[in-house]
Amino acid sequence: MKNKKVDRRILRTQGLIRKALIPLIVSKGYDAVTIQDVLDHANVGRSTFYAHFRDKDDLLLSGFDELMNELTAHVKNESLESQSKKKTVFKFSLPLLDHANQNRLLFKALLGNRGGVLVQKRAFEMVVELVKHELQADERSSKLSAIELEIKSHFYAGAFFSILKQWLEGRIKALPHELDLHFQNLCRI
Amino acid sequence: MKNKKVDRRILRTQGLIRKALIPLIVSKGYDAVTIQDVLDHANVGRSTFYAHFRDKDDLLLSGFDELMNELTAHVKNESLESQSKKKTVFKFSLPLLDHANQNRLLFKALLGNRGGVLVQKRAFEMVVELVKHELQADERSSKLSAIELEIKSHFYAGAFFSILKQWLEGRIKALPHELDLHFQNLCRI
DNA sequence: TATTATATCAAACAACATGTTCGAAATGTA
DNA sequence: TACATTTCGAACATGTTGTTTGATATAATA
Repeated sequence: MKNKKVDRRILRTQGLIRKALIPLIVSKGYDAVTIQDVLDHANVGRSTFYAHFRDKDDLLLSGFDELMNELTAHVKNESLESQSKKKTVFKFSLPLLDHANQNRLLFKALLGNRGGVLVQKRAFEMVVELVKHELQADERSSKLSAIELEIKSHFYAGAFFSILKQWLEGRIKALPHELDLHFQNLCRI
Repeated sequence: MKNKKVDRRILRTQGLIRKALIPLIVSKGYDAVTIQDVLDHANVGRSTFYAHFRDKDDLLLSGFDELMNELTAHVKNESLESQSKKKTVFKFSLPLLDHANQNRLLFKALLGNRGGVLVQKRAFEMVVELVKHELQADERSSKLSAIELEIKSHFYAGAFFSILKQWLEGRIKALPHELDLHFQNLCRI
């Protein structure tokens, strides 16, 4: 499937640009970050940037998709393991919190107050899908109507996302498994 | 307290500018709205704008504060009335949904996908306060630790806000009281 | 290694947005 | 009416965006 070897320069350049973005988001907030900033910190020419990315949002999302793949892989693996242990309500929670904890800086940059709307939206949609998926797998919820499923999944996804953000901002001090426990306890379906 | 009569021109101008903003947010999204757009649609000179507002965010928030005062007044009134009727978990929900329903376009513009991060944050903080307030008034939750209160309030606020947004986007078709019922049912504390 | 392909670069560019300043004109207030 | 204040519009410096150019550097390949 992936036959074509990519020119090493392309990988190098894209890497430089992507890596330059994160610290800038952390320090200035996504909206305030200018393409010029990225250029300066990545030491890359203006025209080179536009050879690879359409604009700032494109850059952000391109890196984000990568991250998402890692994350979902991690979450699904861990979820399988924890399947047998306890009968928690939502299995995605702990692995996701773990992963967020390990990449705290990145997650805080993307999901925190300084992150952009775009990423927030995409990330939240992912959580909604995770919740929805587990609800459908659950026998108790299997007889939900479409609208009830919609409401329920957004309810729990919103709740989780909200807690996650507060936690990343440092306003909730807890270890991943502690926060997970709190979340699961509040989710008595 | 409010002795000084405000120059009619000021009220007129600020009104024109504020009113011009909302439809622009609806059509382009807040981030894409330019001050020049506002100037054109409000038929107001550039220097006049800066005589009243520091920048775009300032304009947005100035209108928002107004809205919030109305809203909280409405919510608190209605909450008192519904106090006796049923023992719902959260009393703020129905009045807030009602108010949002009556000003649907405005709410959708501010809280929806096209709204800005700033307003979202402020609005969400308001919901958090409402939830926290009711939790503290509830005898069952009175013995919560600070951190538990923090988690719990963000849990339910996030859940509510999430549903509210989906509802405003039209992806959940329901009347205010129906959505409220769904929310209350999911909130079995 | 030599050749070929293509990625990068710097520089310049037009288009646009921002925020400030100015005096003249319009409009409210008393 | 006379005065005070607001508005206007035009110009301005500054900064960002996205495109184009031909020269240069570097990777892939034979």
